[in-house]
Amino acid sequence: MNESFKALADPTRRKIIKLLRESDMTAGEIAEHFQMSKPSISHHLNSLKHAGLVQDERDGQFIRYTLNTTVLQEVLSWFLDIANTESKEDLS
Amino acid sequence: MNESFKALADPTRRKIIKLLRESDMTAGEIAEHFQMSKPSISHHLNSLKHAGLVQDERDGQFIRYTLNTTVLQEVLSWFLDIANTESKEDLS
DNA sequence: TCGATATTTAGATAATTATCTAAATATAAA
DNA sequence: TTTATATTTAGATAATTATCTAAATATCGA
Repeated sequence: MNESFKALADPTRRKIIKLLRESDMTAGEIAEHFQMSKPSISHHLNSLKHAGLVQDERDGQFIRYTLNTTVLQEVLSWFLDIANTESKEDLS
Repeated sequence: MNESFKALADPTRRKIIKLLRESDMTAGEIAEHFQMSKPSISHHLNSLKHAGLVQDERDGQFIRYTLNTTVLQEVLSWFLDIANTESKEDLS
């Protein structure tokens, strides 16, 4: 889970997550949304993959990336762990 | 919000958040939970403060830290923004 | 097989980050 | 005022990170 937090610390990678939330995409399609070299995008995708937040799959000439929602929800549960007890105190 | 994500990328700082979730604490009390120099803890607290995640208040000889839950919930809402549409898809 | 396209890997570089020790600053008590 | 305690600031250092260019690799079509 530390890897996930680290991966999400970067704004480019957060934007990639949001893009993949909309739909699966190839590396090139993702790269089109950024003013950045392709290798840099590749580096970011590798970081997200290493954190388990995305998965890649060779699709002919392309590599398709998909969001791995279970890992994202793991991180969400960290916040809910804190926020849930928080909302209880709000009630009282 | 980028500052918050960056601050939460570090495990020490996440643990500090959890500690402050339990109760307000002085810098020294926080430091007791870690095998780390006091200045290092101070550096982490400064990072959290800069991100708006915690607040400090001089309490005589001590400095008391409290969790700033509104900023934490801002970050939570980023996840909910993604997770909510996600849970909808789970239903269908 | 060669050429085209997609993408990653490798290497360099500058910036950022996490930890330490020493010193400085703030508050309180003697 | 001096001493004690709490905490931060300053500076150094090593590790990590984000971006680039060049080169390498993988797939496809002619």
